[in-house]
Amino acid sequence: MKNMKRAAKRGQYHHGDLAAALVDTAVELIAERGVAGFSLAEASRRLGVTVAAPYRHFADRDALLAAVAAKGAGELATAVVAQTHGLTTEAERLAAGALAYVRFAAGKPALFQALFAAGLDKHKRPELEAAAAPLLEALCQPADSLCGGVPDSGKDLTLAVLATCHGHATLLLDGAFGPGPEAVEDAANRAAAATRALVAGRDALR
Amino acid sequence: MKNMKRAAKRGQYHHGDLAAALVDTAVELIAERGVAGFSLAEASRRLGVTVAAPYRHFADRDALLAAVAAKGAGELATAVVAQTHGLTTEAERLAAGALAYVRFAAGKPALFQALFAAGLDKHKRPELEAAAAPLLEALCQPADSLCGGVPDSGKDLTLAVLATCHGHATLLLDGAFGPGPEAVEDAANRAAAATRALVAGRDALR
DNA sequence: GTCTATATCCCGATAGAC
DNA sequence: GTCTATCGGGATATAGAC
Repeated sequence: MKNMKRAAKRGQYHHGDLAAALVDTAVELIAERGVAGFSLAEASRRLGVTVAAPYRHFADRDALLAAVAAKGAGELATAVVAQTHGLTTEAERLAAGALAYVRFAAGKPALFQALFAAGLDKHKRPELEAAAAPLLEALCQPADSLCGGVPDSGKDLTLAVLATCHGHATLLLDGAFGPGPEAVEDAANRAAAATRALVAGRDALR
Repeated sequence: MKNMKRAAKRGQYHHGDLAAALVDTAVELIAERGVAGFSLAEASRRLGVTVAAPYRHFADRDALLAAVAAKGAGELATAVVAQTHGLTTEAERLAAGALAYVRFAAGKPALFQALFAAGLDKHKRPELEAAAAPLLEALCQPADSLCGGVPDSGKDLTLAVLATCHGHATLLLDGAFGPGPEAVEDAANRAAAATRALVAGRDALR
């Protein structure tokens, strides 16, 4: 009775698609308090639902977290792929991917953190690897093209670019590039530039 | 009376240097359960001390966490600096620093995670920036040397190398390079190789 | 500087009714 | 598919004694 108000305010998820609603609410919550501060109980409260209800849709807290992470992996891959379209050189496609990667981390930190900072056993959640596969592929294709003959060198370049993007993204979220939207573009541009440098100096990879 | 056993087993920190003991125990705990799973209560229990005792030495949970992070920053800087000594070329000094960075993250994950994955406001903890300064300097010096004339390009290279190291380190801790010590050396070598590539292609930075 | 004791709050998860 | 009710556990933090 008392929590009916909240449910009404927030849009009556009762008997709707609670699973999806929980994912959305989890994203909100993580954005506000970080992954560690997220709880099933609080998410339930926000949706005007009992703490028992989520267990009909997710085995436990980590399962919901994994669903958020999978959504993040999909959206990140989509964002990167979208940016790499319509560019002429392979190097520029990689650089554009780097830009998109860092911007995504800054724009949807909750999804990014669920994917990377939630401490989920990715080995035990093959869905996540599957959701992340398109991202790998989007970077792998230009890299392979650039590295033509040499075996494995496409993979080496892909991994180097990915790690560089990831480093810029995580340092950015950690505040190492300073505050504000200006820091986001700075970090993104640096990641893109570093990607170009990796491409230019790729003979030194392995 | 019941917890006297544990205190005896673990070495009677009573009336010793509790502050330092708390830092050590926090490191143990974080190594076992991750940053999120760390609590003042559990640390107190392990030391055979009341939950109230730590508050004589640290304002709250985050203050102890910050002390661990500061220790991590210091040790990381030391490890990187140590590796860069005695090498002839500037490029190799940077590459060796990258090696050390990734190995540190893998070898002392608790310290590394306290420093980067604890969600501490580094802006509000200037001690941390101070503790990390030697690290920046260790990378900056060879980078400046390499980039000679061009203004700011030393800093650009330093940041690119740092982000690349960080990306490899965090992906490694996330399991992206697979399990085991073999993965550690793989990631470390890749970070070093990427650093050499960044140096080789540094004209593309900015 | 540490302990006793306690207040206060939150969480995950489950059983059983509807 | 959701609710009621509850068990069992753990956390932070403080007040006051010694």
